[in-house]
Amino acid sequence: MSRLSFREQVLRVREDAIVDAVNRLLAEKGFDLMTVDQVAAEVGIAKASLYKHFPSKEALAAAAMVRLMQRALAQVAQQQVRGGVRAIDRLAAVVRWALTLQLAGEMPSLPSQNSTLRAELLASKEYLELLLRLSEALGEWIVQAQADGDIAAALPPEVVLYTVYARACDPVPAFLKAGGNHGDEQIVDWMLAVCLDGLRGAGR
Amino acid sequence: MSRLSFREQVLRVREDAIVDAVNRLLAEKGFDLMTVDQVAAEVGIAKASLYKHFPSKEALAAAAMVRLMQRALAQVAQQQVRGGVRAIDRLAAVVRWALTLQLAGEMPSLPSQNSTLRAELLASKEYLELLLRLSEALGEWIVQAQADGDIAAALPPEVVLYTVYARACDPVPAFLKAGGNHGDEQIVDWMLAVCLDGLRGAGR
DNA sequence: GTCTATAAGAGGATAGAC
DNA sequence: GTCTATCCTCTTATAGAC
Repeated sequence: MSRLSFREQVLRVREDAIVDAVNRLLAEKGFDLMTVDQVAAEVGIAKASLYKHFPSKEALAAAAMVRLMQRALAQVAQQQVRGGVRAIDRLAAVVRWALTLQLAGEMPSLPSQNSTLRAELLASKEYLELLLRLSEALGEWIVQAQADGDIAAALPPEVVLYTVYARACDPVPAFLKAGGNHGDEQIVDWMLAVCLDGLRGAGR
Repeated sequence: MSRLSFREQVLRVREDAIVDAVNRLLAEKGFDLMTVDQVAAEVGIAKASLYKHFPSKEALAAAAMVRLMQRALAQVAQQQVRGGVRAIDRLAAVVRWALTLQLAGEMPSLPSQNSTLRAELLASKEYLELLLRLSEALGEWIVQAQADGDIAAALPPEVVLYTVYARACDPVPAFLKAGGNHGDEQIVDWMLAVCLDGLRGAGR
């Protein structure tokens, strides 16, 4: 491809390793309890070096969220090419992916209350655009699933979308896993069933 | 009642004001972002005075959680004296109360990840006993509702209980409220319906 | 770009007078 | 028990040598 790309390749790999560590720590302890020192230690470089790649702790979190959005969009794309599948099933597949990711300890979770973090995320063009694309894709499925009778038509799509996002960072799977009485597959199946049945609206 | 209780009365009132402030701040910013300085400022006393009442920030949070458990148990008791009501409806009433509390900005939320906080909570005999009593009461209703066919019998009561607890601090209501397109009553109704329909298990 | 060393400041907790 | 003033640790961020 391009000349001189070797340096860039190395840079990319390094930054990918950083985002990996951030992602893991964000999933394990959340934004507030994650320290930049821990990130540096995990990557195996000095903290000052981290700041050559990312200007702030918030930027680190934003990078992790951008990558999460990219992966979610990849899952969406994978479902979009499947033919003859109901919208609700495409939606279910993506939720299942998110639940599995969470049980694997790889779902970064940000506090919705931290204002500086929110500000930085909302200032990130890249993140916002990916989030918008994801929401639009899911929104289409939601509307279609309502037309199919698989999601209660009385629910505003907005409510359904937020609910789906919330299930991706629901604390219940982690609690059940911590209990040790159930396997990951079983937990995912229960969560998915409860989520979808709730949106369908049961027998009313 | 008792002699010399005036001093104790004053103390009680003061500590109640402290727990009030903690409860509000916990609901607004969460444990990590709440500072002891803010609590002191809100109550209108010096920080050092706070520490005469509670030995640590974690103890402040624990006190707020104890009061929350007491109020939840009061709600449960209120439902238990109602005659001729299905278990699912008693459960629904308590969940409705929790959702309303949350939309009013009075539901304290603790990060499940903070280990020092967890340790202090699990060391609190009072909190643990109240939590156990609450869980047992709700557990009975859950089992009864399963027998009534109002909750899917395939779900372990444990899963249902955790799900109910999780809905009490679900981020979706706050998001919908922030959107400004729906009233509190409407939001509560949707959340409750989605929750209960999910647990019932729809048409399968 | 990587390091060591350090600045700068926030926040939990306490000393000691009253 | 309340206050003011302070301590001390942790954490974000940066300076400056290599």
